[in-house]
Amino acid sequence: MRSAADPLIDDLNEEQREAVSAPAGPLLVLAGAGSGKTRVLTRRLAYLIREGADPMGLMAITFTNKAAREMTERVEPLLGARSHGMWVHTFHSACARLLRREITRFGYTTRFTILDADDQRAAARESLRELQLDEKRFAPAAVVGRISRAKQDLRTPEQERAAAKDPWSQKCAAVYERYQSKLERANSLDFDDLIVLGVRLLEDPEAGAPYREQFRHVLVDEYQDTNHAQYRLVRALVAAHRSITAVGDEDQSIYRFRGADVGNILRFEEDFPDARVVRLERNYRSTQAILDASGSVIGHNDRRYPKRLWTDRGRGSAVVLYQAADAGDEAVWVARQIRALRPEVEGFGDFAVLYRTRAQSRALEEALLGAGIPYVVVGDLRFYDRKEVKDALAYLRLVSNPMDWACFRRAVAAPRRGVGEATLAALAEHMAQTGESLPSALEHAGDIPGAGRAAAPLAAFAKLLEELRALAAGEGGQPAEVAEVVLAVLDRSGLYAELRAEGTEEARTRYENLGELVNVARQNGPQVGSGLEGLAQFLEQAALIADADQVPSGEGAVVCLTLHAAKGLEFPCVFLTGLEEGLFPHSRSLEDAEGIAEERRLCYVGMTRAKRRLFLSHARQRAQYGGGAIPGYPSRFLDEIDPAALEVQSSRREAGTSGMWTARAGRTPSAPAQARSGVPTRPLPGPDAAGALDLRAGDRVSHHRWGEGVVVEGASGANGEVTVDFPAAGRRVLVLGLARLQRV
DNA sequence: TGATTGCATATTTTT
DNA sequence: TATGCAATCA
Repeated sequence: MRSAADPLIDDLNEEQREAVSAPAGPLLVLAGAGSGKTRVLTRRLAYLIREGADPMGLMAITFTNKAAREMTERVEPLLGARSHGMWVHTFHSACARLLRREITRFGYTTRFTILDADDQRAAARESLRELQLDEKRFAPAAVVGRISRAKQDLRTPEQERAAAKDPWSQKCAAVYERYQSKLERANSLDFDDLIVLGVRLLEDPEAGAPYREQFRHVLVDEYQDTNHAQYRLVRALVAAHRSITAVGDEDQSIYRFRGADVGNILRFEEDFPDARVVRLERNYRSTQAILDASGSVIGHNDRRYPKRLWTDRGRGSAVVLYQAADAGDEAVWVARQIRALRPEVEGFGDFAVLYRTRAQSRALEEALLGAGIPYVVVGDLRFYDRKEVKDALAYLRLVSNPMDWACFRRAVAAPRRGVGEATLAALAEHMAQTGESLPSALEHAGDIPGAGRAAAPLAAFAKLLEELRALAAGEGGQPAEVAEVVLAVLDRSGLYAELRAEGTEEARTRYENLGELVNVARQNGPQVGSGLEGLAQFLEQAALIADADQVPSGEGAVVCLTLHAAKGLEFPCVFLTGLEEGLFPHSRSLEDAEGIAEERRLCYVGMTRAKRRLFLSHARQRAQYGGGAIPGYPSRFLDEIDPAALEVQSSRREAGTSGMWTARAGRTPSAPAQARSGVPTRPLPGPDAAGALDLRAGDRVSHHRWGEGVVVEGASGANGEVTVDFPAAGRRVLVLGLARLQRV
């Protein structure tokens, strides 16, 4: 069948070929880090089309817009115009696209808006207030997380209520209910709703049928990161033709907190018993030294397909471990290394500095700035998250979707126009009582009790909105380009005028940001079209942009980013910082074994971003919020690397003497000797350390954080729970397999 | 109604 | 440290 010279296949290795040219049907590609995953995915798309598949019948799903764009761009040169018509989307944008056509059956209009994280929190906060729940006890962010989790598991408010056992959960279910009806009334969806409704559509016997029929082949990237709702979506999509290519790596599943279930990829062969499985273990990215180090870390996880990555690129330089005095020292060291290595690479863009939490970026920024090294921080403040941009977008969203209460609130107060809290409350109350819609209520705001005083400004505002809407819709003329509408909003809302009047440097920047928004609209104009449809399209794009989509490339600047944002990227030189217990693995994930397994995968992801040089670092002391310093103990992940493979460097400086990070006198706790002297070898016993897995009452043990203590209640086995009295920390219950207790 | 001030509080990761 | 929120005043 295959011709002698086949450009889609010839330059691939044997496993890659097998994956690309597998016949239609269920296929699982276990693609190790750096094994040419994207290449396989794009070639397979091209291959299927070449073998006769209709592009309209191909659906490729990724997690980021960037990945989707990359895929489209890489298929194009292989096939030219023949590739047009494929559906290459993120989960969210694919659903949004389907819903723009079908959402009316769920009671929304086609110009629904998509809420961002802030809007979600605001809606949750309002719901909490209405239910008179204390925001201290019910943090809006936590409640949103809870709601989000329910939706990811496809649970409705009613189901959530029925399943709630404790009072807290019951209250959350009530908030969920209210939150949901609030969104529905505002004709808006949150991120999770996009997927939830996508599933409802595709699983519907009638409404879903045409789509189940249309998509003859479905390709899913990063399958290990799918949550339950996404899994169901995929299952529904492939229900008719059963041709699915799932590509992923269970070792790189890092979105459990977002509902991702590694089980989805691990169960693939149960779901599709006739599945073909291809393993890509040849690595084209890193040196053997880097693969060995990362491989031995991830080897400490179970629940994985055993595999061993290999390369023929040679050993390369040893992985370097730096033991810093504190965060400042660590950052300065990173900057120095970058300076020293600069001649060996093409530009500063060849360096990446990774960290677990965003807060860590500050010290690094200071050091890079001080060293005169250009850098960018990924996800620092998204363009679309800037206040002035959000204000402008609020107007646009309101023009597109007049029922969007959250946007109304925002827009009506930017700039201030004499409509305050009291008026808004009266308006909300009126709408809740009468069930009247927002646009309708605005028409006769003067009659609403409590809102009378603001009648004039409200009427003026309603008139402004109506004018903007008429302009966009092109009533009496041509439908307006999106950029035109944006400009009109900036001019007529007073946003431009307000900033111009202010005259400060900051106002100028904001003014320029708004100008940039016009530019973006102008650039995207051809893609999104004009009129109200084009506007809705434009807003959807803006809402679904993610941090990871904005990683700058080839700009000659060091890239600073979280480990999560680094997934899917590669750099010649990588610094992985803050390898300390409690920070990485993070304390919030220490409670259960699966949490730690996920942190370990995150560590693996970070290490495998490196092509040639990998630098690890930890600090003996790290400043917490607001000044105080706490001792930092080397991460257990460092123990999991063969010490002989590490080149250890240690700061001789005492902790807390580096510039701004100076610790307050007397606050410096005395760390145990091993933490002071560093960790060339294993300073702490691993989870399997002999003797510490079987403890009885009366045994004396030592804990890395709380020092010595006496066992009150014994236990044995890795899952055993012991109760220990620590003079320093009181009585604690610890899981033997996790606590790394040492017998004294 | 809207701006200012002072205090409390938080920090994991994000489509 | 930096941000956001609530109380307070103009």
